[in-house]
Amino acid sequence: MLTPIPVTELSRMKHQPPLAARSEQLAPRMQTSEPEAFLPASVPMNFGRNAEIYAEDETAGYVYKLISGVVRISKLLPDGRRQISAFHLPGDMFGFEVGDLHHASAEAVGSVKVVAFKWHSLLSATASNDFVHELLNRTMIGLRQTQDHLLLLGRKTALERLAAFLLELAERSGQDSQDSVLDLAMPRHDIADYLGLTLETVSRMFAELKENGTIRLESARRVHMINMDKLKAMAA
Amino acid sequence: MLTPIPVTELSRMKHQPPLAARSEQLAPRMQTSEPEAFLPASVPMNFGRNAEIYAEDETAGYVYKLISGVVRISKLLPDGRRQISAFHLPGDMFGFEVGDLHHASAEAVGSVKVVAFKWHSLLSATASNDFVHELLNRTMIGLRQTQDHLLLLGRKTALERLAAFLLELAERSGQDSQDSVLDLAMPRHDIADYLGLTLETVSRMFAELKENGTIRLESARRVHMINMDKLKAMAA
DNA sequence: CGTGGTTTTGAGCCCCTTCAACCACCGTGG
DNA sequence: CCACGGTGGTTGAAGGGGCTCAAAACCACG
Repeated sequence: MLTPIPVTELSRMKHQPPLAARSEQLAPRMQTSEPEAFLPASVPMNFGRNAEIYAEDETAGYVYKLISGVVRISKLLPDGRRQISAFHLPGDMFGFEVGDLHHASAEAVGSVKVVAFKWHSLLSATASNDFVHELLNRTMIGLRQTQDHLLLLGRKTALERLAAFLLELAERSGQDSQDSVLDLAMPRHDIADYLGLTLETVSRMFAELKENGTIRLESARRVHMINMDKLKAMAA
Repeated sequence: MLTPIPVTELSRMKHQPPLAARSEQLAPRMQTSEPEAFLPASVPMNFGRNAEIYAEDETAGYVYKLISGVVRISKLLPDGRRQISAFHLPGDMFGFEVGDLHHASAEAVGSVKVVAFKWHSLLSATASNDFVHELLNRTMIGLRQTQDHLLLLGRKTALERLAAFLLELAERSGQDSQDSVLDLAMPRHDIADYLGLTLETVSRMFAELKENGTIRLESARRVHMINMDKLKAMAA
């Protein structure tokens, strides 16, 4: 089991956001046989809302395992258009790259706790073959999810996209029963940039789902999934 | 950062003489003894135009290395809408999946030669660590390309998409000099399903690039790249 | 030459965007 | 206690980029 390591010099890295000062608590303990169980130096880190964990084209030195909160991975065009390629939930790993530069940026959607691992030590000659298999497996799962997202962006309508998004979140956060409640960590603008839409369209599609009777909005961020089967049918 | 693994024995394998499509016989003996050390059964196969190499949801038993021709990887929605997630060129490997089912289908765009490897034998306990690294590297490269494609599908205009597509093909087939000629293996409909457009829009964008003076169409499938820098500027 | 598949071009329309106004919520401070 | 500003969300009106439907042109191959 991983022993929580006190915040070290890494915590003074340039990306540590100012408001991380109030969150000096230790990372929660983990109860798994996951990769970090046999890995070298791990460093808990905290990030505040919208804090940058790493930037596109920045040198990639660390791999991150998300403990709590939500992280968005995004790319920007020169004129500011943004595409979010993934939202990461607790348990996900991110930040490993081919080559030595990050190919997209990672930002905290809300408050985020991660554990950072030195990347090159993970794949050193002494590293376990099991870990490479684990990493391959996670990468292949990520590739599969990204290919699904290609189909969504290339071929689905706005309503289908939002329905698929809500179902994806519900499934990933373990809420797949009827009438479950879904708490959205991210604002409409992030949802829009994930679904390849504008935030206004996202808002209108929420309204349409509401009128359809498939969801109920307790607040903008709190969604009741009333008719999961109908949602699935609408996700195409 | 994953250092690029030098091309392994797998990549050096000579392509076998053509056999009948979907041949069940074993490959002839290799000239070197290394390949069979960790690549037991390799089978050369040929496919004709639009032939299915494997289908979505089919049991995944083989990994394929493309020798010649172009392969498209695609997913279908129930109503027939199609998204092509990748075109594979000679040298590419495809067909490895997490889980035991193919998550997308693979079809030959034109005439195709591949070598098929039994999947399970590649990742067995006795399999070379180098091969797992190579596979991880290829998967991560594929993930990076797919994330780039998300940005294209989610945020780029039709003209930007076609410009980016032509540049991608030119780069991948090694034609990055000025006034190079690009032979498109795929019809407009495939380009459209790759770029998330209709074939009519693709045709119109070709016309627009022609009028821009960035390309010249010797025929519908043969593109002269006249102004590569302008193309790059247009790809956003 | 026909013939079928592919590509181009045209005309009208629609889904989503753009632009804009308004509202809801919330922590802060007078 | 309420005014205040700021962030985030909703709603409306109008426009446009790409789609749909349609037809013609092109092209390889019998």
